[in-house]
Amino acid sequence: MADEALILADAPEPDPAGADAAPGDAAAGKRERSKAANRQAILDAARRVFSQLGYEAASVRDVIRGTDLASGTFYNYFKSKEELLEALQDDGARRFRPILRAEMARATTFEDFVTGALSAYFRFVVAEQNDAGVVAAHQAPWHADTPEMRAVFQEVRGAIAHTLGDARARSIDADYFAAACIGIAREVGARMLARPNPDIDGATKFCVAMILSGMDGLSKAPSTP
Amino acid sequence: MADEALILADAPEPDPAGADAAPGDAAAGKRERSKAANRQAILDAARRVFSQLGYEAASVRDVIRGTDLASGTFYNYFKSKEELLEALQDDGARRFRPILRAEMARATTFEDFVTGALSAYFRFVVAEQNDAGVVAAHQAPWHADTPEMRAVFQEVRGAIAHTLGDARARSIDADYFAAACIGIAREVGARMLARPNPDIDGATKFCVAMILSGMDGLSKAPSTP
Amino acid sequence: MADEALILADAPEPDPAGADAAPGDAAAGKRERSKAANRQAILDAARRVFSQLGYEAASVRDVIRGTDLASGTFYNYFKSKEELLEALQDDGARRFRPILRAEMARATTFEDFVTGALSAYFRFVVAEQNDAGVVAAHQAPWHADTPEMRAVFQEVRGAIAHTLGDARARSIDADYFAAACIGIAREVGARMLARPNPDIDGATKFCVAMILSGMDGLSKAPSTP
Amino acid sequence: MADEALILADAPEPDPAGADAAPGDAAAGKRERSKAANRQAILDAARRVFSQLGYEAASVRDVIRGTDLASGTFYNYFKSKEELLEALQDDGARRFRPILRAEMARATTFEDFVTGALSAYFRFVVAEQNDAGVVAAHQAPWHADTPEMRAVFQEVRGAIAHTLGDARARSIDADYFAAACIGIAREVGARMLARPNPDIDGATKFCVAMILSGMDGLSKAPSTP
DNA sequence: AATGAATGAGATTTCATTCAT
DNA sequence: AATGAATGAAATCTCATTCAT
Repeated sequence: MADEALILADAPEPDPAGADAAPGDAAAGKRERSKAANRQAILDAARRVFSQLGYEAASVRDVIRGTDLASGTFYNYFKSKEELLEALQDDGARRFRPILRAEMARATTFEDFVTGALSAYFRFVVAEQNDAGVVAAHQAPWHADTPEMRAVFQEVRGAIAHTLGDARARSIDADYFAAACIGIAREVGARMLARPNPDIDGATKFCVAMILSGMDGLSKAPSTP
Repeated sequence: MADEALILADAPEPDPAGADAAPGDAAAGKRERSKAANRQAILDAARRVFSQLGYEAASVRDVIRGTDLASGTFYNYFKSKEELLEALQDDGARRFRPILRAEMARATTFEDFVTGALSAYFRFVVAEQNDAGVVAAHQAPWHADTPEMRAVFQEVRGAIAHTLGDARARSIDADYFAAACIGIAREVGARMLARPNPDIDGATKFCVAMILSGMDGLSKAPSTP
Repeated sequence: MADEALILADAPEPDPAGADAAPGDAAAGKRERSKAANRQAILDAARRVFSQLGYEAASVRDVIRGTDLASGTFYNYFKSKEELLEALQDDGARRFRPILRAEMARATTFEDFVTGALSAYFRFVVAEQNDAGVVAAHQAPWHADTPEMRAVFQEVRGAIAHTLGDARARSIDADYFAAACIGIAREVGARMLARPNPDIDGATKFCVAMILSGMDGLSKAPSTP
Repeated sequence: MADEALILADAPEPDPAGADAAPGDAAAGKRERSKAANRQAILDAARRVFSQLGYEAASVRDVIRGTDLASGTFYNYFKSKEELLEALQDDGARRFRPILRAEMARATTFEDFVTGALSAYFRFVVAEQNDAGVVAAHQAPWHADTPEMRAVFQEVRGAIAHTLGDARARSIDADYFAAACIGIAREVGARMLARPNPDIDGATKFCVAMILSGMDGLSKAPSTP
């Protein structure tokens, strides 16, 4: 698989917040840093709260209570709860994208890429779940269907669709194939989380085998010949 | 695949609606029937409303407005919107289960079964017009883990586990494989619905190819070699 | 104190329900008995429920749940929740009135009457409290201010006002004096209930002494000479 | 009665309203003041509304409609109507306590104290226009057992207990006697308010006569001879 | 009479957002 | 920018009462 095929064409990270700037920045940067830090604090709290209560059930006050800010301050950073949702999705995608991109850059074959991407995804899923801490009792304990996770799915889907430029896959319905990969990863990921010791490697190998041979099968029996 | 192999041995269908009316009691039967009908009317309205507005955006009022019932009546049937969602998901799973069983009874090979089951599933999904229970992972905040949902999973898993008795499939993790099949069906089904003219046959063929060759690939590359 | 002074002038008890008719009544009386029994069952349940939750907080369904009747049946016996309240007050007064009347008939002096009436009242209060069973956590444990209790107060107030025909008490403001007696009985009764072993005799003696000597003092220093 | 005897030794008044504003912080003080004012506005409205409609009939909306605040604002101050009632009763007791203390400080004899306290109480009650907290046992479903209510009781009881150190009163049950005094004041106060022209002096004289001669009577006829 | 589901007005309560400080 | 109380529209939910069976 050619490198260029795996490198997404879109713009380089603007790294909008510079969230983890080293301490001791110039004084001029302090206000900036504090603004960015507040924004990031809200996003972090939202990640926690939304995965515990769900986007709808969580209130802006629940989110802001997870920071040391006052409720009104929220609106200095986000125009609305909905904008927070979008920003959170962006943030999730933004945090996952470099990981995914590194995998793409590193990978030399499609198998290599799929393996790296799935592994990264499962690691992300496990981390998110741990990040979420205690899960609300009424939620299936394994269902990490947060806004952020959905954004990650979109990212993966984009990468897969992109890589289907691959010769042997030309006849495959990219939309369905990406969906199928997503479906496999999502459900297997959920089962993995349900197990006592989430086995990222095992889940990854399973999905890789299924996806690759599935792709082979599809390219031999094209849906629209 | 032998017929008897696909018929799971567990309990007979619990007659889905109001089975407990006393025989020969016309008046009581009517009251019962009307209760079941009202419940179903709410479920139907919820299905419609949730797929139009999404679960989160829809209010309980939106749902009952979709029936000819009064607002308070909702609470004779469901304690909350959340309980309604679970019932809806359960309802979808419950109504799909007999269809799945019929496919299992009919099918003579695994390919036959997979094809029939997927085709039936996609037809069901189209008929239900994007039923929140069976499909839309991205519409509901979580997948309810209701008895009926589990039953469907177990049914699928059972059929697969039986097949995995085949020589070529001994090394496959049945749990993951069932999850993967469900994931593929779920996500490809959702994509299919998103298209102007849902192409049940195309989606079925795609999934069958992916699942069968995926299974082949898995049996050759065992997860724990 | 002359007997006739102590006998209230109003109509004889119509005994409207005949609640405790002996079993084995004529068949013709059965429907009647059952009607009366249902009514009484509702009143009994209301007594319990109202003293636990308070009149406002208690719903008609709470009351009816305390019987073996259906909710709609309530309205065969009472036009409204408010009518139930009135009936309950009547019932309380009706049950207390014979007791009070017996005291009045028995008593030969005012002291004798006051003693008997207070003793009867405190016994009634203790019984009511026991009848109420577990008291709602948010209520002061000793405050038996049920609709029924208020009716009993009215009864007592009437009797006291009536007996102030007594010679030495002519110059006393009967309204205030009845109120004062009520206040003493009410508050001392509440304190008594708060004690580990409600001492009816002690409370009675205390109140009698206070009321009688209070009356003496009042008759010597009349408020409107 | 010696001055020092009537001044209870316990803790100084907890400054009733918003005492915690930082000194010299005008802006913060204003916000605080406004919060306290709003709380008081709700209490005042509640006092009015509850005495007009009765506690049970009045809704939270009736109360806030009596202020210039918005409906939701109520819940910044009170969790429920019940909590409002308690606060109201507490508020009444809290505002009456200093008045009672002043009487105790001023009075030189027990008669003097009783007269002053009752007169002050009746004046307070008239000014409050039938305050649900201090008076109307029959308006509220129960007597809240708030700290301030208990404090008033203890204050009265303390003054009485001291007096009962007197030779003539050694055998009196101070608890019952305090309760009796409070009961007399409460009920006579309610009757007084019910009259066209509340006659504070008359009510005071009546209660003083009753309490003083009642005490005499009690000391002669000890409760446990 | 008895039943218990349906009704719908209205009560309670939440919460995204605004705004004065 | 930060604060946090106020806002009020809108949601949830209760419940006295009715009514078809």
